[in-house]
Amino acid sequence: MDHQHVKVGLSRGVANKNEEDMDLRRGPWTDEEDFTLMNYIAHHGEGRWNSLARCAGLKRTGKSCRLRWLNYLRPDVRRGNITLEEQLLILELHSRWGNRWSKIAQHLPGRTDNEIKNYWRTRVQKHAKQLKCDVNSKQFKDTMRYLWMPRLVERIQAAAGASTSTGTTSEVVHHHQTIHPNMVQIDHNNKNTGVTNSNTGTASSENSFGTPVSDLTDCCYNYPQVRNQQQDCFQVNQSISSQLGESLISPTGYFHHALEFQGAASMDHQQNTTQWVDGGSFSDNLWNIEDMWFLQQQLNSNNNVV
DNA sequence: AAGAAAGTCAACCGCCCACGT
DNA sequence: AACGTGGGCGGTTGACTTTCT
Repeated sequence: MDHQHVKVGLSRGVANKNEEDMDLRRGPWTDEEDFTLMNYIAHHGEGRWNSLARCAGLKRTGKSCRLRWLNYLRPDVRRGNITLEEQLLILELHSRWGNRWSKIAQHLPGRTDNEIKNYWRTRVQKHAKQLKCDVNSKQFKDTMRYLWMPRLVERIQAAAGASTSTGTTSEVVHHHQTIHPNMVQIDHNNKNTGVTNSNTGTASSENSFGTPVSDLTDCCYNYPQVRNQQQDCFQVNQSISSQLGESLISPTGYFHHALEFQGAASMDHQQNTTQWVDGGSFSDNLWNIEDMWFLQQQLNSNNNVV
């Protein structure tokens, strides 16, 4: 299909005739179009997208211009991989609001709803699929809440601890100022400090210090220790709550389950650590058969209890 | 090395709502 | 109240890239 020039029938047939008949461009934006759009907005501001598109001489729909601006050209758009803190926030907020991407995006400065949506669909849903459960199922939500999120908190704390020792300023401090100063610094052959999984090359993200770290699922096995976690997790959780101005997950329920999950997970983890560390093959697709079995058991038993 | 499969993400679609006339 | 229009939103698509076999 020719993406470059297509007669675009605007939705519901309510667009004016001239626009409907106009030869509108579709597909990827060119540098020239980007420049034109940015230049126009710099002089006239954003909004009134249909007329903006016309006046700027862009053969694009107003919607297309708006999308391009909001998702890509806007100066405060934050590019790069989703940080651990952002992952945690996304999980947290999604558990509250579901697929309200724009609402979630409002709490992640510089991130667009599209980006968050893509992250969710490509990363999170993938793991639901691997666990053979629906991403909206209670089982999967519990796995996120009681397993992944506590692990993420641990990793954030560990990373912050590492940065403290090196004197690096951390976004964790900005976002989670209540994190305990004596953060857990776990040495699993440096895995906790965000050492990249060199041979996967995929799904790696950066933490707040620009150090590459792996995807959220790493946190399932990276840090079996749970010492100090109950306190620390609650504090991070509280911090997010204060950002939102409302209460989040009950700390009691959260951490009770979290500890149960992780206590068992840590035993399983011991067997996997060597592989993880040696091969680095454990970054994103870290669900081997035993892991899958284990998680299924956890999910089932958890489901029975509830 | 090459083709297949999987992952990523920019862009589009269609629905909906708010607002003005 | 009905209609037109602009714009926001979530879902989906498909081109491109990366990884696997």
